[in-house]
Amino acid sequence: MRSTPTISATEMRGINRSAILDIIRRKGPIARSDIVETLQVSLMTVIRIVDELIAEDMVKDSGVKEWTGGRRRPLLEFNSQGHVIIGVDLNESRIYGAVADLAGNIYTEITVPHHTSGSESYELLVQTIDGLLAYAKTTGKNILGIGVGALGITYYDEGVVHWAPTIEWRDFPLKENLHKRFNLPIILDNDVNLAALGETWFGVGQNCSNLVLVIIGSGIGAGIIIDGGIYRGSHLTAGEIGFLLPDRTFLGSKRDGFGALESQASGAIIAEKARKVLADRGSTENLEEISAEYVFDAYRNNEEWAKPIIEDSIGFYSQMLATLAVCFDPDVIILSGGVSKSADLLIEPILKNIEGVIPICPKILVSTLGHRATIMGAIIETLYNTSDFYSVRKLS
Amino acid sequence: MRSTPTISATEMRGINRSAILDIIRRKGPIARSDIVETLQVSLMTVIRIVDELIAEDMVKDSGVKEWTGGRRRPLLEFNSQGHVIIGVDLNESRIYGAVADLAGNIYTEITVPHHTSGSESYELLVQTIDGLLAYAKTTGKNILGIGVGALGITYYDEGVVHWAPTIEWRDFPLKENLHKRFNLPIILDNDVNLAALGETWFGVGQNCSNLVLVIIGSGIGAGIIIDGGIYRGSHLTAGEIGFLLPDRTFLGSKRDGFGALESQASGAIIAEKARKVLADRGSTENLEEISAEYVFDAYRNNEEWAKPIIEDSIGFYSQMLATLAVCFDPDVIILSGGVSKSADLLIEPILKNIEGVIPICPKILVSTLGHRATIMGAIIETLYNTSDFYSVRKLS
DNA sequence: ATACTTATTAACACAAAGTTAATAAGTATC
DNA sequence: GATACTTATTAACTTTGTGTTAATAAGTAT
Repeated sequence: MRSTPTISATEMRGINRSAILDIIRRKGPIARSDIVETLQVSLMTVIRIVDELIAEDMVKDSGVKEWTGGRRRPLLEFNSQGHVIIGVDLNESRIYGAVADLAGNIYTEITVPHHTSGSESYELLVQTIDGLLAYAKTTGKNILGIGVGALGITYYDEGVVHWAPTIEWRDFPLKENLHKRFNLPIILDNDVNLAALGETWFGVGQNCSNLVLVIIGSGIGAGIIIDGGIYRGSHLTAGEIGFLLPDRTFLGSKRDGFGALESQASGAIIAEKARKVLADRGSTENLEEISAEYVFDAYRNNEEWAKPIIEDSIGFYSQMLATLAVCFDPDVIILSGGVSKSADLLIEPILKNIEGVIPICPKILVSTLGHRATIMGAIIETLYNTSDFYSVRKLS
Repeated sequence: MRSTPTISATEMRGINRSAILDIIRRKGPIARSDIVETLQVSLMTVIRIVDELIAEDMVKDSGVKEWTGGRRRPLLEFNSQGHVIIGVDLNESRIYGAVADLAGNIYTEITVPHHTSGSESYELLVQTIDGLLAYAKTTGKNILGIGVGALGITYYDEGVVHWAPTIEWRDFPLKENLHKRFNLPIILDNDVNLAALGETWFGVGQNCSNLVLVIIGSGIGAGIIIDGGIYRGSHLTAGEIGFLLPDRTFLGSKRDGFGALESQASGAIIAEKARKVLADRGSTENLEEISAEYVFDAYRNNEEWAKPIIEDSIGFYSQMLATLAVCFDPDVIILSGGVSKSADLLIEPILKNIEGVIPICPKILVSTLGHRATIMGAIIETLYNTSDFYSVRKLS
């Protein structure tokens, strides 16, 4: 077990600095004396640290002043527009990249289809970043860093993509390579983890300490936030819920790549099931183009053939969410990924299925950030990476 | 989301103090200069804090000196025998209490059968503590506090047993009552949580940051340790894995009290299934006395009737452990409770069932502390409660 | 203009960590 | 047994950072 570190006066200041910056970012515009009350810290400390943050361009005077009976107090705010980051979400089917500021405003975005693998994928990634970087420079703002959310198993701290079967990367030192190429701070993490962090800061998970973000798309995965931070597990595989077992018949049968649950209920499987059913019925449609969304639409229109497919899936999702609720007891479970577009058809029946069956039913919400969530998470991680942030907990 | 607090020099000292005490407890006997290297802190700070800890009787000179080429260095050790705590595990069938020191040595223990409820249960608890306290006083050691691990849902911070159906307690302010009665620091927590913490410090989970302790007895529950601390979830129900759903047929059927999984595979259910089978076969045995252990023994002796019952249970347990592994990716999963006595029959088939089916298979170990685990956890929590302990994490 | 309230600044006190040089307590060697 | 060498401990002082208090500044209401 890792031991808690000792700290010196300098780290003490780092801790206080990050606490104050955090408050300004979340509660701003806010007055200095308001921070004093919120954080139980002396005014001088707030003033000194705020001065430093202003000098570093992380905080600025909002221009607005507030009156509470005496001299007016200027309100401070997080200087979210003073810096930009480049965020990239690397997927098996596309590369989505954006230039965003620290408030999550997106200045430009690109989506590039991605059907290659190996070094070609890397080249495509570099080209995408090149483009974004060129744009970022035109804004004249300070470029804080590049954050990449990658598919597969990523070794976050080493900056290595350990194993991404779909693009055939194995132990690829992405962080090092990108750093050499662009000479900017790089962060690399799993796409689902970043998305969960993104929702915590900018999406429907704001003000939640514990949440789970479930992505149902071509596969099924979850990003887990505990106490406001990404929980990765001891071997960085926490949240690989595509591998949950829907029942005991799945025991003992080894599978490579895909997990048991995602082999039954992913978006890709829903589409595949539909193709089979429609082919059996001699449909004349262009079966290749059928997607999960198409099946949900059919269900919405009461087409009989879609009913068993969707109802089956709802069963799998109900069980999956019950599992997550029982294990993590989060404030909220967020649905994301392609299938969540049809959440209107899912949430009510799921709740009906699990209410009363488990002790506490968390809120189930739909992602508001969608595919941008990963980029939003990259913003936060880049911020953590750029200046020091601490979390202090009194044990009990 | 709770914000990280600001700290002053006093808290800085508290943080460093707890880091140093922690190292001495875990690595002791240890020399001052060794602490300097382990913790990256200056020698003077170590000397000053150690002096304070010695004055407080938390640390003592071991008497042993070490020679590394110059003046000999005295080795320090945690003064685990200078204080005792009273730990009690309140169960639906018994009250188990012990007087133990901070190293986990048990000086005396009592087990009291417990078949009452309501205020009688409370009286029995008070009597048990009375007895332990009398003994504790005879040791002449400092009594640090009383730690109670209670069944049901407990509001740890308020010290209230929210809902314990088997003994009919609802929102019972146990901590307050005990404090009034005994005038000692009281800690109250869920029995499973404390057991998990106990295994982390004194049992097979030593040096694990993330672990799950599963208790299979009259019910099924789990205690979750994340980053060395108890994870309770947002509504204090994390780890209530007795409510996991073995398959989708359990959806939609409300249950009160017992969960779906524990209604299929708890120790009590194993015994009940056996009673039924044996009654059907016209057995002359005293069916009332049959326990899960009896069924496992029969299985070990190749008695045919026991086979389907045990094999079924193994299936449920395999699925449950796979779920925990996928969700939490812990260093280790620890089996505890009555059924774990038969772990020799369980672990291998379980591993066979889940290896290759999930991405990473954690170690599965059997509790070494057994029913004492809860008391051991109470030691640590009492320690946390008595002097301040902090955990500092640099975010990334 | 005056009184009142609140914000800001400056000077100083306090807490705790870090540094450096002097001193102490050993062992090994001659 | 004296001397050299190594490491531990102590004491004095420096540095970093927070906390407090009194003086000053900037407003509004009367």
